[in-house]
Amino acid sequence: MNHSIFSETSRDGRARTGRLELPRGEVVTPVFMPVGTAGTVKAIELSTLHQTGFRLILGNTYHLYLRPGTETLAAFGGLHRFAGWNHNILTDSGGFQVFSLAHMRTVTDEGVRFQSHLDGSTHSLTPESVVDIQTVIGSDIQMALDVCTGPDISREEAQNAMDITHHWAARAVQRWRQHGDYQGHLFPIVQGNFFPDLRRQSVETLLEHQLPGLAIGGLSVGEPFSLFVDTLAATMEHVPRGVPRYVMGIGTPEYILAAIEHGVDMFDCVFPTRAGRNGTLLTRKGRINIRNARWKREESPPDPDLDSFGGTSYSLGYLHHLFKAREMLGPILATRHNLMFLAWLVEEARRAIGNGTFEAFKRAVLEGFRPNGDER
RNA sequence: GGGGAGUUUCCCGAGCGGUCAAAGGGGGCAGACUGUAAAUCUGUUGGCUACGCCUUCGAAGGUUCGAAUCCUUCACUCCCCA
Repeated sequence: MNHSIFSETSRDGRARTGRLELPRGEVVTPVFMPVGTAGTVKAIELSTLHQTGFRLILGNTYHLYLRPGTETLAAFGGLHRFAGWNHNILTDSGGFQVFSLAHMRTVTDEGVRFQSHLDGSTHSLTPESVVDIQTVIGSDIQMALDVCTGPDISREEAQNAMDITHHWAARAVQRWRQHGDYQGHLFPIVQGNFFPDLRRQSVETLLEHQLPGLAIGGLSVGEPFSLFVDTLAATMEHVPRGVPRYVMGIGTPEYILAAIEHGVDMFDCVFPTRAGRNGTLLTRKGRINIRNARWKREESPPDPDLDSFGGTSYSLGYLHHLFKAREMLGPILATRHNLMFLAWLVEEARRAIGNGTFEAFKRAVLEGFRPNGDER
């Protein structure tokens, strides 16, 4: 694939806006993608996501392979029809599960052997089978199987994980090219842990495949924020402008803004949805824990300038009550609000980049947004 | 009228001489959450001049080196028989 799916539309420092041409429609970048691991973005209907402007969401190969399984997905003609979503889907390869379910798998050069977290049964995933599964899913963007690593490992371990990731990427590319009718794109995943030279080597190696985009993995896995930023910067400087860049697994405002600042185009995270389900709301004035007694009689909505709920202005006091009463509407509304907040954040970031005022915008947002301060 | 069971820290409820400021659950208060094994998990929940002291297991009195735990009386609650 030689024509680029990405076109840059404006630039402000290293930050940029752009357009991504995908099989099921164009997406403007930077873009935040909600995570829908098991074929659903938890606690929100896809129709609501669509209404609120989302056109690209995630699914997960490992989870969908275990349940409902490829036969069911094939019978439905893929995940889009199965779930009722006509827009783009990006699927993660299962590489993150190689990392997060480390105690129930073994990695070999051939692939990875898993014990299902559902019933303990043993399964194998290889770079090739993961491409095949994502092709059945019908992913608009699929990811190559990788080996994600966390902080505080040795250089040898990092090197080894990266080498396997590279080998697997090459095999994934080969298999992907064999799926003639399939329109989805394949992104390989940069690894290299927190070693700048490995990161560079990983970028350069993966770029040789001339794939439509590049994902940056192995970040936001427990490292300090400054190490995240430094490693991201050390990775991004080797990525050419024509290539769309996707940083996997970031989703708090400070991480998102740092990523955009360094020229990242796409990012996803479970944070806004999971935090929402667990009672944390993102607002322009900071994170708030809606279960806290202080909100009991608060009549204002989570963010007065943001229409989180499609015209209804639910008060903090009501949301507080829903969470205290463990009513399911609480997590539903909080999920919706947090996703709306991030949609607002990246939309404003795009606008600021277009105006050449990204730096000021970022400062203003972070000023009000104190991650753990509840400064309201 | 007769017989029996009971009263525990915000609630329910264990405890039956010391290791009990008192299990467990609920509720309360707070924290975490970053390519989702998460509508989950964690901490805390009598007071204080705080590595020790004070108050607390219906009330009062007693036995004992020592009582939520044993005895006496009282108050209240519930059950069964009349």
